[in-house]
Amino acid sequence: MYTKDEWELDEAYDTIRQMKDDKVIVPIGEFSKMTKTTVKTLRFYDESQLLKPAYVEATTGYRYYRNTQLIELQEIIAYRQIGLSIEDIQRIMSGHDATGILLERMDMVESELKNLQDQKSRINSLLRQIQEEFSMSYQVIVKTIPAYTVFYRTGIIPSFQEMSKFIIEAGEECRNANPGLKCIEPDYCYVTYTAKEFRHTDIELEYAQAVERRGVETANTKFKDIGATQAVCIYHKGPFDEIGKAYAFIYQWIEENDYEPTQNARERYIDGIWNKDDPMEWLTEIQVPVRKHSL
Amino acid sequence: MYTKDEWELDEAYDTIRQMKDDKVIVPIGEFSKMTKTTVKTLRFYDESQLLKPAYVEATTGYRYYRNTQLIELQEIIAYRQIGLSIEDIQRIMSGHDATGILLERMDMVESELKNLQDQKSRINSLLRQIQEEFSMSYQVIVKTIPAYTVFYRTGIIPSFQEMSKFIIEAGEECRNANPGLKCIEPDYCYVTYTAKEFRHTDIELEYAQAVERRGVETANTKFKDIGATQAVCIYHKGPFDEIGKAYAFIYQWIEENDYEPTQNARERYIDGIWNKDDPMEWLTEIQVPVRKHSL
DNA sequence: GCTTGACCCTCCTCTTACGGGAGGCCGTAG
DNA sequence: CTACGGCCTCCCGTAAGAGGAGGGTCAAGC
Repeated sequence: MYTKDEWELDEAYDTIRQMKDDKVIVPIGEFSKMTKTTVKTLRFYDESQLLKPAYVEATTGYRYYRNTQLIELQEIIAYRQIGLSIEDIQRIMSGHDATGILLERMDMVESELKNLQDQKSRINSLLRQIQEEFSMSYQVIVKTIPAYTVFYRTGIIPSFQEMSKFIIEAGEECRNANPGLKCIEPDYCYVTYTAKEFRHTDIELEYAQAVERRGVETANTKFKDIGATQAVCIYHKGPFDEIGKAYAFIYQWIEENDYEPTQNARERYIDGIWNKDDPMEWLTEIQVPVRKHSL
Repeated sequence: MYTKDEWELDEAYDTIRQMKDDKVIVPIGEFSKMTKTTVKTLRFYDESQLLKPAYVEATTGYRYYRNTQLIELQEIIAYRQIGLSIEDIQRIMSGHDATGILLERMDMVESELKNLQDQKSRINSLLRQIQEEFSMSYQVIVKTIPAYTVFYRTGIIPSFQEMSKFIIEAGEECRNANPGLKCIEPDYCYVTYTAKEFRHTDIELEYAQAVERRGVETANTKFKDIGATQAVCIYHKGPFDEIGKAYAFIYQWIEENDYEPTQNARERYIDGIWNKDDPMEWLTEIQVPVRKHSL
């Protein structure tokens, strides 16, 4: 008889394994050692209908595997090592064409690779930021901004003080022409500066607010559709005239992390003079529509 | 009063939000839209003690958030986007130094990158294999082979036919010198060809079998320790004289996938003349110890 | 005051590919 | 007689939420 772990090399080749059904089969533990697979995994593959033992003893439930199943298991492990799911492997093993599944997996791998490379450069940015005692004053995220229909007003204002007037007038004008027109996502409204260069006087800007649908245009307010886009976003907390720092920061970040601005930056005013007295409490979001460099 | 989704821009800045505790707060849905985060996620962060709403109404359980919490949430999202776990983010948010955690994450990213690049080249190998109608006769996996103590015998045999004699003699010799010495992992024994080139006659080989501990050496059998190693493994099914195909395949695969052999290949005989009559049924595993090119 | 519909709540289950452990059966060795 | 090793099944846990059931709440329209 076969005595486990016992030295019986001389008989090794004829009695080393029990014979059942005239085939050589081994219990689960030994099979697991032969392939460096855990017993848990083998039981899981059994349960998943992926690799059934060649023989299961009815009374004890013991699983026994045949040598030829090593090849099957090898195939399964090979597919697992390239990241295929159990379900995909099942499909392949039951005759489904592997090419499509492999190509699909390839796409996934490529996108995960891009994602990780993105993470890598972002971590580096953060680490630099900490070292430079920037004290992590800005946290950058990338959001997808959905497509909207907006009404907008463009114009030139003499100074930043005139901005709220500019915005409120636009709202009134559009509302008068379109009674009952509803905004969607109450707070998706923003301002962009359309001039080539930054100025403190005679500021050329566009104010836009997302609405439910197009309506009647007026002298100053028009409608347009803006497409969905990825945008790099940060919050700036503090007085408005320090916002230049935030812009400097975000454009540097964009360059460091292989993005590329595709449109003008948008400013969204969360807290400001209208609800907070202390300028240190003012809160502004800057969104820069971007696309990732394809490399 | 604040009428949701309704057009009230003229009053927007003083009554657009309910006031509680003299601060501007918004319910969860609106907060989620402002940051393009799902409500589910916000509730999960609440439960995880990561971002508690500024105010929870006791009677209804409704969550309300303050504008300033946008910054906190932004920070959380930024960390999530670089792949930090909730637990790590908690640590950072409660004052723990971020540098160590970021460096740790960087290591993970690097190793995941390597892993994915490995998968990528393996998928390419498989796809080529399918196209060339190789019909996927070989599946390659990479295993870690643990360290073992082995007894071994080296020698030269006139032909492959003599191999089993060579092996059995070695076993007997060693057993006689070391009665009671136990094998570990019953089947970890292998043969390598130590000659520089492949030959059909006068084959220079080494036979090794893993044992529990060292013992008394004899004229032909010695002991040594072999270290743990990664090995690229395939199974060859069929007669022994076709095994050259398998070698050709595995060494090509190793090169394609940026690995590098570090030792001689090992052959393990699973099924052979001793238990199967039909040579088509013979089964041999080839293991090539390798290391991954560091690039 | 009633209804409607949007919004919010909690609680439960599901996801992947196993790993850990409890509790128990069986056969053998000392 | 017990101890041990190997095997079994069943149950729970993982990360970060997603999906849904069932039910309360809020503001607007009538």
